[in-house]
Amino acid sequence: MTDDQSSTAIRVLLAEDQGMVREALAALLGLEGDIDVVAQVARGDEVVAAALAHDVQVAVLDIEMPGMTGIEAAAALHRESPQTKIVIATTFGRPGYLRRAMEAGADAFLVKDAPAAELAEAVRRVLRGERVIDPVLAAAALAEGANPLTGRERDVLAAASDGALNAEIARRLHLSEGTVRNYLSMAIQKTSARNRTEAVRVAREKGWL
Amino acid sequence: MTDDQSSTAIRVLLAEDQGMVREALAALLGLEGDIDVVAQVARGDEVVAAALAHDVQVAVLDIEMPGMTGIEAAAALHRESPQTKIVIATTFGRPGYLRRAMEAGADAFLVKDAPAAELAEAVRRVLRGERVIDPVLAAAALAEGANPLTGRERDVLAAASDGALNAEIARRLHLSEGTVRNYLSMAIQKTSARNRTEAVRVAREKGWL
DNA sequence: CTCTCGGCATGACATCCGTCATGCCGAGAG
DNA sequence: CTCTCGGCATGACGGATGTCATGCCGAGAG
Repeated sequence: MTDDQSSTAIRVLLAEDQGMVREALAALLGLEGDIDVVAQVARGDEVVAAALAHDVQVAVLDIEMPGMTGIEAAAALHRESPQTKIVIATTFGRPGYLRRAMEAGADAFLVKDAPAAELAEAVRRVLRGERVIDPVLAAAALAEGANPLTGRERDVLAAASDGALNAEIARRLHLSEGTVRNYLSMAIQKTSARNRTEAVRVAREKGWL
Repeated sequence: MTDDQSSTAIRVLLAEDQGMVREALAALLGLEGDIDVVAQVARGDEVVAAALAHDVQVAVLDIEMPGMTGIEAAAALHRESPQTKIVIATTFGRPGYLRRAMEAGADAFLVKDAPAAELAEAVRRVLRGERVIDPVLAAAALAEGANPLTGRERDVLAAASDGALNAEIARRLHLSEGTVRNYLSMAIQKTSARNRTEAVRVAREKGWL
């Protein structure tokens, strides 16, 4: 943002949809003498263009954003600019999110519960080529194993999450109602839930949905 | 935090459970020459004690926190220290939240989607005795009317929100299963939903739950 | 070639959910 | 006193949900 930083400062992009939080994080990082927030975006689908336009070295991405999730934006950025380091900073430390983020090319995964100092430190460490992950969360991700839901099971479970009736889900996804019931039944079993509502909750907590 | 501020700076407390966000907001407010963040807490139930211990003039409270919600903390603080101004800064601009916050004694209600500058400005304005509310949100709160759910309907709907079976809810709340079904049926009708899942979603969006 | 897997479907059936009718009780207001 | 409201309950019943059996198809691996 400011041009009076040292030319060796790390050029950082911040992607976070809540304006107040994003600007506060930019202010916080701005206090670091070696970090320069050169771009801020509020939508996932603006990440790549902004990163390229500002010659960004480290992108700090929230996950839940409009336009594209932070994980999707990470994958896109990794494809377009493989040398750009990616830090995911998210509200929920869900194991499935961690797994997907790392698969998408992220170099660090932070939870917003952590002290603010960890964000600046992660920015410096990823630039040095390090990986930054909470060991407890890493263990949970490894213990959970891969997401057991097939693509279609996920689609149907996601469609059911807001209270949609089977008949409506069937219409929406161009399936028969019986097929919807089958997919939901499988999703309920794979999440060890008792019904769809519980299955949604479990899948979300694990970052499977 | 720092003691080298002018003695006329506004003494502010920040309550926010996410460490990174809280410290970033403190850093942001710390850049204002007339604002001094003298206390930070991560739990709603720590608000009152910290506000009194630090002679706080303005308390900035998130809503969703462990130990006590920001709205409950606002009510408690308003009772213990009526001259302390209260700013609610929340992720979701739910009409029911606004209503409840103002009833609890809040002087301002901000949504985190807003630009960061609005937070410092709200702090200054409430200290001058002003009320700060987004007019669109205020209109929505007035249009929604009061929460139509009775206390028991709310209890039962909340208990149903994570997928609990009626039999389990009945056990948990010491009711008969038929009564649970009745309360849920009423909640479903009052929220104009088609089933419990939708009723939960609607009630949450309106801040009724 | 066979086997596995994901996607899709039909059909049967038990259980759960949601609605409605009905009614009792206590508290508070008029 | 009556009326209203919230809390609670029983009972009947139709519809939605969830489970399971079964089977077809295409794609990919061995």
